[in-house]
Amino acid sequence: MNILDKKEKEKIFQVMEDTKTAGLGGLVKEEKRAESSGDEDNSRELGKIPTVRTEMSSMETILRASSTIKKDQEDPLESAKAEMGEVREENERLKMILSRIVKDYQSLQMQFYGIVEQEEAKKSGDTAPVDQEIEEPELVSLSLGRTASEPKKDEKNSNSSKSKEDDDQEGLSLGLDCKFEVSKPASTEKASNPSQENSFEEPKEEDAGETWPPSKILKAMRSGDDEVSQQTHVKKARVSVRARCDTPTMNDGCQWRKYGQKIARGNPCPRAYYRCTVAPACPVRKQVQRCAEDMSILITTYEGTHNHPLPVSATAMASTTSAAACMLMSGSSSSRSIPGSSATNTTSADLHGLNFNLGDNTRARPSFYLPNSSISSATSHPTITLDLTAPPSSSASSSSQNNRLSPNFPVQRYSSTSFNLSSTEPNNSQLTWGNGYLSYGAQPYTKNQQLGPLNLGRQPQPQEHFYQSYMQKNNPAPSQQSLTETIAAATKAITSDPSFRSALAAAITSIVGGGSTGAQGNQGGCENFGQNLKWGENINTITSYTSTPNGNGCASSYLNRSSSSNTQQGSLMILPPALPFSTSKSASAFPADTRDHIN
DNA sequence: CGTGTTTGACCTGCGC
DNA sequence: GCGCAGGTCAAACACG
Repeated sequence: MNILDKKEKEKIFQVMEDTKTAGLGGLVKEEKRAESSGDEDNSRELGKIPTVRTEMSSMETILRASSTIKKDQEDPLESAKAEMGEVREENERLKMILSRIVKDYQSLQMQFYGIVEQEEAKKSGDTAPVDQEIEEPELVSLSLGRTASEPKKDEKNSNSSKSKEDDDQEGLSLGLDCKFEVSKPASTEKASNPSQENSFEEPKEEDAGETWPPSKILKAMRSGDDEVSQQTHVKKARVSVRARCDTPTMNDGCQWRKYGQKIARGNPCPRAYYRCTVAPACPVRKQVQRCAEDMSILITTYEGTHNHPLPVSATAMASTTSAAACMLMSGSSSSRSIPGSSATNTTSADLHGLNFNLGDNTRARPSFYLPNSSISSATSHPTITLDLTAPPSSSASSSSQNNRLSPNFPVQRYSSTSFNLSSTEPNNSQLTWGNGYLSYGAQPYTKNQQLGPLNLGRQPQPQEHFYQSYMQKNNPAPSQQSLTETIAAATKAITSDPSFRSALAAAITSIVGGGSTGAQGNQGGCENFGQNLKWGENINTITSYTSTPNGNGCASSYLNRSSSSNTQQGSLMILPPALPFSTSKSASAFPADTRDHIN
């Protein structure tokens, strides 16, 4: 990536940040600020901000006209009625205007992504030189799980000179890995694996034990390298996603092949084992099982790290799961968080009807439960659960639960960490993942063009918008987009949690330690992860981020960013979900389950 | 015929 | 060491 591209990206980031505000007032404010602070360069370059300004001006005009009309009314009742009508009309106009703004914002994001894509294409055309690792983090790829091999300080030091550049580039990355491992020297890996356009991560995994090798391979590995195999058994982060789904599996964007099925103890529903088939050697696997208590809840557990670029439609899930895995492993490597103890501030978000209540003592809050020793020992798989369901009995108020937030889910069996993204409105939580058809109910798919009336809770979510925009382009399936929104929201919710931030900070500091600059494709772990979150955070902080001298800056910068983001959340307003999720299918239809039960 | 699924057998780790 | 449970393999089968 040349310097010009970097600058261009930073400018785009800045413009997007200017566009991204919490409300119309904020938009106007941002507009004025931009006019007075020389952001004209950005707008001139992108040709988008002027449109926003024009629309802002029109909004102000509308508001002034409205106030004038109000004064002219004499009859109080008539005046009130007329006022209401005017307000409604204004509201509609403002919605339209804001939707256009959002549209422009998405267009900006698309522009930005186009730049990134072009660069990626350039890089992919190259024959993977040694320095490529530095660039690879920009690839859109999924890395679930993480490796926990100890950081190699030598490498950290040797790569520290590149860290600044890496940070910058990774800041633009959509890499979704969540590894803490410090990469091995690029020369050794690349030398042994010269042809790795899509499998650049595999050797690293093998070395670090992140892979999930078949038993045969594992045997071979054992014969060759006991240390590696031992690590393989010890560290396998899993991310379990709970979602209401009336189809056999969630459509998470990846291609899976079923390779086994078992009836797990304590659950009459069989557990299906899937293997990622996007790439032949991809070690990522997932387990799909219905919740015993609530058959409508599908529990999908992801494990492993993709060693190939992912379809964009899969990146949302990947980011969420990797975020969760990152949180989990960071916590397990540092200290156990105490449920609810870290809820020092309140973070609430209402994304398309999916409420995220973070750290709210009075409502459902995400509680991060790091591996219970008994659980971990039983499974050797520290697991985090993302609960995207809303129990019918409004479990959101069950803040007294220690092990989980969803009373219907036996988290103890599957996970030691539970994260609830439950909606407070059951209807909104009826996420239909299966087959990828997630219905907006009465809301058309094009609703995303009317994000104006949507209350995104926090600032407008660039991450969601990005996903939306890009997926509209590349994957017009509404299901994927909806899924992506949800997952992106989940990622944001996860990363907004103070527990997560603290755990992540500790992990990044202690494990990544600023030395994970090998930038081996998806390497960099939480480093990449934190950077990925820039999409959902204040993008303009990339400046401070890129200025960090080493990988530590990643954590600190990201966390600072998150903190500032949280402070902004104090002004959040929670509106009724403007875009509730609803199932388009009967929740009672489980043909596939019936089939499964035969087993 | 190729691809994906099913399913019984097998392997492995863990607790007793 | 034994049994149990989770996880995986691979032949058989189904499907387009």
